[in-house]
Amino acid sequence: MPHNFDVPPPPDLGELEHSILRLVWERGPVSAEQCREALDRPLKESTVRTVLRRLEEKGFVRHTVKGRTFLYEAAEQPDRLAARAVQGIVDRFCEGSVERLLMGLVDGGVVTGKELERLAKKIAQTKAKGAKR
Amino acid sequence: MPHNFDVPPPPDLGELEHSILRLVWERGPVSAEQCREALDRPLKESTVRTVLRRLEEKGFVRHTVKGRTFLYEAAEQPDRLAARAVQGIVDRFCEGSVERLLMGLVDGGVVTGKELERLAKKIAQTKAKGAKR
DNA sequence: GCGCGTATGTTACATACTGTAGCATTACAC
DNA sequence: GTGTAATGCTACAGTATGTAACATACGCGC
Repeated sequence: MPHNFDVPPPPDLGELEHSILRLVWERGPVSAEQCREALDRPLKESTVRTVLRRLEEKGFVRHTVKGRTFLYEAAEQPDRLAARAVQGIVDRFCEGSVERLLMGLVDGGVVTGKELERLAKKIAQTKAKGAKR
Repeated sequence: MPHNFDVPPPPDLGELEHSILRLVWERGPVSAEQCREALDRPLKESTVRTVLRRLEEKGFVRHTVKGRTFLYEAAEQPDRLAARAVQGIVDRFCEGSVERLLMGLVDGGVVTGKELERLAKKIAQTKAKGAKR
């Protein structure tokens, strides 16, 4: 199957959206107010709520209600998101070839060849074991 | 060294920008007019030129002048771009850990553990050989 | 039961990026 | 020198994002 150039670019998050999404990942279920406190930037609570709502619309987080308060939590683990994003990159920049991607990573100095091999071996083993579960 | 959350999100390209960048990659030095012809969408030449100019501003392509005509070519190979993009993802979604990224890829079904191991081995060998050059 | 504080709902607005293109200008060919 | 074809400059609409105000609703304490 050939690669697909028509994948839509993964909707990228803005700076602030990212920061807040990270908070949700790190601190489990959080309220808007807790987010606001944890941020470095001095933002109004309504701002934080708007961003959380948008993140929910985009499917990155969901919320539950505790008392009157919305508690936000990740809808998807970061690793999954990363995988999807990388899939998009492979499709758009590497003609669908994971091999090209990996070579690029080595050429680009993101990992060394040896390290990549070591990690791959480790992961392959883990997954093989885990599969029995 | 801890990972860095403050990397700016890699400036994503729009749909059309992407299509045109691909053309530049595929067809070597091209003029705006050649691009326009190669595109499926019926666009005015000025549109194509605008996009090419923006791609150049963003550093994805550069141009040389032949006669009166601008010829655009890639400023960076796709693999390199992909590597940078992946580095950004690792920083932003995987706490800087390439291992987590790779695990995510396997969990997400982008590659199987076995395939990853095979590719990694192959690449490690290639790079080891290439290094002597 | 009623009000007060707090949480959410709704709406707005400025900025930036992207797609799309028109009009002005310039340079080479004949 | 005049026309043709290339570039330079500018514009504008739509959407995404950061930022926030104002309106409204809900539960707890008295």
